[in-house]
Amino acid sequence: MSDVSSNSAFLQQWRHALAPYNLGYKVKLVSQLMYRDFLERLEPYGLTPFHYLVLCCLWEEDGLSTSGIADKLKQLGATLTGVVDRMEDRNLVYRERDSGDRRVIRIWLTEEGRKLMHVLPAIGAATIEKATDGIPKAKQEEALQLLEQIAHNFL
Amino acid sequence: MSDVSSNSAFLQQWRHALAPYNLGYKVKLVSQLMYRDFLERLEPYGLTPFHYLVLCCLWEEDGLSTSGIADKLKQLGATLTGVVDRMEDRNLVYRERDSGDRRVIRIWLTEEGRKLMHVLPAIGAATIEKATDGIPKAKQEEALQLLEQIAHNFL
DNA sequence: GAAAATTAGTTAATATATTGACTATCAGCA
DNA sequence: TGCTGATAGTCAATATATTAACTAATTTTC
Repeated sequence: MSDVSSNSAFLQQWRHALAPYNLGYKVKLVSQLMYRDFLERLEPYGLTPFHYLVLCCLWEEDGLSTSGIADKLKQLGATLTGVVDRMEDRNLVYRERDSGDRRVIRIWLTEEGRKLMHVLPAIGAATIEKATDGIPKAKQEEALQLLEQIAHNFL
Repeated sequence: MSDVSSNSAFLQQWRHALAPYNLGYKVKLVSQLMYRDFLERLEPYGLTPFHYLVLCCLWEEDGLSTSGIADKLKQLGATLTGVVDRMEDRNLVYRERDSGDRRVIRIWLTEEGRKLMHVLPAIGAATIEKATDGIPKAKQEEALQLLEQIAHNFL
């Protein structure tokens, strides 16, 4: 048996773990494709998908701490620092130190950040619609539950 | 009706598009969690998940061009430049200009890069096992097909 | 009630990613 | 044959992400 064909046979055993066939790669790719699509739709507003994630948190509960947002989105605090910096520059939010516990910094929506609540969700929905085009609602629901379970397996 | 409760009602309509409930965020999160887990497992080898993706491509077909790898992984050429730079530093691959078409650069495995074929797939499989723990094989298969279809909707 | 351990947040270094500009090379065609 | 347009790859600027080190403030513990 030649080197090439024995390699093929060997690799074939591991197909489920090899890119571009494996779960990890496919999830990464879908994540990236949805990111690109959403980023393009947000371009006219000068926003990024991450800004949207933070805004969603604050629309639901304004004045969250940095680590409160990090917990909600399962992101690291160090990542939030930069994102919130740019959101402040963009005048979407402002920081205020908590008077009760001066280690804590609370993030508050500006008027502009609050108003976007009436615009951005429809744009996010457009990306989701494009992603799920042709997929029955029941399957979509299953997919969400599976993703939830996978995330749970790591947390 | 108070501002807060009318906001809640408004946002409730868009729940499927809002983080952390929406598809885009959940996919991003799972991608990130699998990345973190795999990165940690690769740490003893001084490799990253992206190195693994490129190695998978080359194990299957050595001497691919930069854009050949980019196509296979749906990545942009500009991203590959940096990744291949670091893989060269790490002595996993080397670049060689194609003699037929001197615009093309081919990427070849080093001996070390080739040998990792016998080690890394099992490590990738471990991350996938952790991710899919408690999920029946049939469901896993469905998930892969759904991800495939979503990716297809963007390509 | 003061030293020790924790917690919140930032900073620095490194590795993806994306866009747009740039160089070198090649292909088509008049 | 030489001009035009397309292609392969890199580079620079910016925005995620991760780890580790650091500051400041709070809690725990004895």
